[in-house]
Amino acid sequence: MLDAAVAVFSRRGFHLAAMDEIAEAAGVSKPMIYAYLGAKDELFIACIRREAQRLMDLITAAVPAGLAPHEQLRRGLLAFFTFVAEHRDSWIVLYRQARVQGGPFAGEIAAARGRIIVLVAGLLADSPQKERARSTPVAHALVGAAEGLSEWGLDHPEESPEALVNRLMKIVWTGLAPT
Amino acid sequence: MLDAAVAVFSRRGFHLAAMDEIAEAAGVSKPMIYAYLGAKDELFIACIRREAQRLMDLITAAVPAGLAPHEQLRRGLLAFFTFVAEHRDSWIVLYRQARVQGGPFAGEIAAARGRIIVLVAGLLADSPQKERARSTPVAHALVGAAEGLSEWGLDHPEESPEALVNRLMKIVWTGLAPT
DNA sequence: CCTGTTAGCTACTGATGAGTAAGGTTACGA
DNA sequence: TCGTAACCTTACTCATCAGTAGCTAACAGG
Repeated sequence: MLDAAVAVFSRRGFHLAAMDEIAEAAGVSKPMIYAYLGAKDELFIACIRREAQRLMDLITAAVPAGLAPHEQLRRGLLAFFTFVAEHRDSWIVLYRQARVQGGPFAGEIAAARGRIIVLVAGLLADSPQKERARSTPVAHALVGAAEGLSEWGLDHPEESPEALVNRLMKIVWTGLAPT
Repeated sequence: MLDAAVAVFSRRGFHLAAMDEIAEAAGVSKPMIYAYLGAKDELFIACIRREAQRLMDLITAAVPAGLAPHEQLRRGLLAFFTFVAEHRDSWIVLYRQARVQGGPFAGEIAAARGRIIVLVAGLLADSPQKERARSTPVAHALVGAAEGLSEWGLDHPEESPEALVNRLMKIVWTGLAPT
């Protein structure tokens, strides 16, 4: 049922997604959605929460403490790109649909993204040359780069998550400067 | 008049922006908007077109041919961060509001973003070690990183565009690896 | 076989907002 | 002073959903 909602929200966006359409996609009737999951806002927030949590859990699990910074980074990115590849709809809802301002969800999605940023900033702070506060803007850039590259990845399904990780590691770890 | 529309779209998003509110913000009445700029869709597209073109022009002008790649990159980024700082509303419309899928604007904004990506990819291709095709995913990551960092910059107005450029150049040009 | 209860559906209501029709007002020429 | 034309506004219509009321069916227990 939530899956159907995510699929429809992904295709249409929040405002253009009609509750009737979600109900139909889920194979039930509209009042059922209201009975089980509440109003449209709550439904959308429930979708965001679940998908964001899923992504967060995957990344957290992929990054055990004690590894070298660049190895942690690599594994976290791999978890991220894998998520995007396997849950296209979820990703589109989180990245493109939920960020619109003015709704009651702006806060929700900002918080979810914020948690990821904090996680990444924490990772980078373990890296010897950076403290946590200094690493926050770096985390923003890094997360943005991953998002941007995943956007390209959506149009290139033949590119494996591993390959995407390699590309991104090359850029942000090694740098683009000619050697 | 377009300025008022951009301000309202930025605050509310496309669907929650009422034509009445835009009219009021512009200091005219609703039918005037329709007379001069057409329906809501066309109005929004007009906003996107103008702001995207503005950004594109700024970046293009900031990147003269013949400079060293990293200098071109630096100047392009500076133009970008300056735009975001000076035209907050425009940027929010382009980045957060227009990307929602399903509307008639998805194509418009994707095209605008695509042009920037092509421009950046072209820049990178001038860089000795990369060809144009290979540089497209890099351009995606780079543009994403700039977007992500500008997001952080919106919450830190004390950070100058120059400072943002320095941060980003450090990451993508030098790389994060400990030296 | 009858009755109460759960579960779900069809069909409605009400609000919101895009787009417009018809009426007012000012400026200006005769 | 009157006519008229450009311009702008108020006040409406109509469509689209979010959310709900009330009906129907199935089924369990007696």
